[in-house]
Formats: sequence, C-alpha cells, structure tokens
Amino acid sequence: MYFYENFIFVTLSEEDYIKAIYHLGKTQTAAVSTNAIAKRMATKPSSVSDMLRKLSDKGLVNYKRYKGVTLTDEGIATALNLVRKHRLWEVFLVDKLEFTWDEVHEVAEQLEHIKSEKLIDKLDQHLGFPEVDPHGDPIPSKNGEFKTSIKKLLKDLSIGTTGICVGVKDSSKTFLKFLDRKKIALGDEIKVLEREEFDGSLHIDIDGRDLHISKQIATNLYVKEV
Amino acid sequence: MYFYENFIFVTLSEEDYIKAIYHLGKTQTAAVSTNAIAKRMATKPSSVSDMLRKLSDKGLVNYKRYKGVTLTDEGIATALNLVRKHRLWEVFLVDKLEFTWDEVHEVAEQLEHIKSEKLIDKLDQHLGFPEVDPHGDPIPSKNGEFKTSIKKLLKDLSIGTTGICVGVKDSSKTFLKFLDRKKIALGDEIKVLEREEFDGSLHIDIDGRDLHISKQIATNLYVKEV
DNA sequence: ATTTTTATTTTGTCTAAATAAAAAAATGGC
DNA sequence: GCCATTTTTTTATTTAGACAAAATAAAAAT
Repeated sequence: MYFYENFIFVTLSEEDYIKAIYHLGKTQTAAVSTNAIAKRMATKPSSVSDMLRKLSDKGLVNYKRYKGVTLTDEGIATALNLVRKHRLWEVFLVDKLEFTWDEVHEVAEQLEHIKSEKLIDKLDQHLGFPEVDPHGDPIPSKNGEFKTSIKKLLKDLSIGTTGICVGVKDSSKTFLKFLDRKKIALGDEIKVLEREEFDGSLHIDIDGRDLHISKQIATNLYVKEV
Repeated sequence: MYFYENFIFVTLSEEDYIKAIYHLGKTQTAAVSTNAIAKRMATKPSSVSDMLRKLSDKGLVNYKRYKGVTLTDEGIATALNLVRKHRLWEVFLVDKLEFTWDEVHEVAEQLEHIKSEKLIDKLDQHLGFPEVDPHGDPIPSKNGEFKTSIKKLLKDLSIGTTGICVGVKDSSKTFLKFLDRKKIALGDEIKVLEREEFDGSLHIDIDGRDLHISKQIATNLYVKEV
C-alpha cells in the first residue's frame, strides 16, 4: 500500500449515491433502506444494491445485506464536501450571477462534481465565506463543521423579529400562485408584528406593507432570521 | 421527428473528441487523421475509429473510412461553444478567483462541460463580455463569431508598442526557470524600446526595469498588444 | 507489378452503471 | 410459528466507452 495514495477516487455516480444516503439519513436514526434510495434517485432497487456493494468495498458505507446502509466517517466527509460545494455554488449563482433561488439547484447539481480543492477555497473566499446558502441552509466548513440551520418556519419567529424569506415548505403550484398574488417573494424582509391567539394568524410587515396571513401560510414559509 | 427535439445530446467524451478534432483541424486544411486524434487524446486509434462512427451517426462529423474526419456545421457549432465556455471560465478563474495563467487549464477543462446556457450568458455578463482569455486567445461570441487572435510573439511587436505577457511558446522547465530569474512573469507589461539589427535582440522596458533579451527569448514569449 | 510498411478499422473483451426477472430474506398478521 | 406480502439481492442482459489483437486499406519502396 502506497501511503500517499490514501485518498479514494469517487466517481460521479458514486457521489450522487453518497449524497442521497446522506440526505435520507439526516431525517432518521435508522439505517437507510435500498428502496428509499432507489425512490429518491429515480432508479431501481437492484441498481442500488449493486452500488452499495461497491461503496462498501471502497469503505464509504457500512452495509449489511437486507439491513440498510449508513455512511462511514469517510463517507460522511465525502458527503459534507459535496454539500459544501453545492451550497457555495448556489451562493455564487445568486450573489454574483443574479440567478433566483429556484433556478440554482439544477446547475449547482452539476457544479458540485467539479474536482479542485483550490477552486472551492478560492470561491469561498470570493464569496466572503458565507455561512448559509440562498435557501438559508448552512454551508459546512472545509473540515466538515456545521452551523445548525438558521432557517425557521415563519410561524416560529417571535414577535418583533425580522426574517428574510428563503424558501417554501409546500411547493405546490397553488401555494406559489398564492404567494405571487400576495406579492410575497424570495428575499423579502418580513417583520412579525403581532400574532392572533385564537387562530395563530400573523400580522406582518413585508417591505413596508402590512399584511395579515393565516397560520397555514406561516407554516409553509421558511425564513432566515437576521 | 419532433421539431422541438432538434438538439442532439452530446456526451462528455463526445465533447472531448469534438474539441480535439476542432483544434487539430485549425492548423491544417486536410481532414484530421485517426492517429492524430488518438495521440492528442492519449487514447488508442481503435477507440477513435469507434467514436468517429458514432459522431458521424449523430451528424457532428464528416467521416470517410481511412480518409480522416472533418466537423460538420453542427460539429463546428458544438466545438465553438465548448471553446467559448472554456475560455470564459478561464477568465473567471483568473479575474475573480486569483488563479494564475498556468493553473486554469485543468479546472476549465472540467467546467466547460457544465450544461446551462443561462449560466454562460450570465457569466459572460458578470465578466464584462471579455474578448480574450488570460492567454490572449479570443473568445467566440454566443453565435460563434470570433475576433482574430490578438496574441503575438514578442519579437513581432514594433518598436514603441506595449504588450502584456500572456504566454510562452516554449514551456520547457529551463525556459520557465530563466524567465523566473529574469523576473518576467505573466501579466507583466512589456514595452519594446529598441531592436538590435545584427542579432535581433531587444531592449525592453518591463514594469519600469530596463532589460536586454535575445531574439530567442523574444521568439518564445507571447504578448497581447494593448 | 509486387512487396513492405504504415495507418486504420474490425472483432472480441473488459469495466462501470443500469435494468428486468427470478430468488431469497425479512416482516406483519393471524 | 406459519403464511402472504414486501423488500432486497442475485443473475443475466444491455449500453457507453475503452483496449488489444487481428484484419484490411493505402502509401511507399523495390
């Protein structure tokens, strides 16, 4: 074994699997199932089984047949690096190239696979070492450290505080249309003025306008506290 | 045939072949040979034959067995788009991320494959619609138009004119070491003061310093006239 | 005109990744 | 504890791309 060869080459599609396992694993304590991965990646369970064996051989996942899969430390590091790259590119697209929040994902999905440590370090610096992406999700540091998410539901903001609208929980057409009519858009500054006790509805100030919105709305809007 | 499906999906390695054919074709009038492509791409002639047949099926090249290959209009458009993307990314890396001229190629080689028209348009705008890359090579416009190269050899500059050092013709270690000792670097502004008739050597002003360099040196340094 | 050399293509294998169909293991209900 | 169902794995194929060895075409030399 050549000691200077202690890094593993990870292919593009292996990276995609690692990311899927990482994101599925976040919301649960148990190991991630083959079917769940297949569904998320729009592929077949048989393909997933195959890949899990390979990833296991490379030491990126802990895999017990029929028992689901978890990431090893190596796998977690790989995943965090991908998340870091994805989110930094998203910041770049929005801050520097004037993309809107909803256009960035597909492109960032490609850019995150570019392999160059220097590129990412320089990009990070160029962007002013941002801590969150345009959706309010935290950007892991180079060594994999994380701020806990500062993204909250609007309904959880306390009275008097201000947040910037960074995303939606319900991304259905009807909801987006509704937001459009109410002229609520990504990036808007929202200050919570008052909460009605009996129905949980909120009085808010949004870019100078006063608005009264139902609890349901406030439950489906993500904001980033400022 | 669905008329809205008039674009061909080109895979990553197809793109690499197209680029190789394009660059080899520039320097010659005849069709490009299989072996030449193989040598440039560090692959085997058999692999090239295989790929040429595929590219021909897709209408990207004109291919006659044993007779070499040329790009179709479609192929040229594809190549120019790749060159455009490659060079724009190089400008980005140098202007925005402080890469040096010699570090950009490998990364740009990856970035050029990112598929998003909007991304490139926005990047172009962000960079101020540059006409040349950091090596002084021209950047094709969106519809494939080209300024002729404004890159020259230092020896071809006329007396009194100024150029910015953008590259080397001879990239041997000895030459690069020599430049280093003489403190001649990429980006330096060089003004030609005088040319000695009998040996073609040049007196130059480089960032305020006076220097006397041989014809051989002047023949291996590229400058971009200002 | 024939032979030799060189360039190119064909053929058969190989690997990575995907799929469908078949087999095996796990699980929930009784 | 056993059966039916669901989940997962295995096996056999497929496709894109690459390569080595063998075959063939073109060019050069005799």
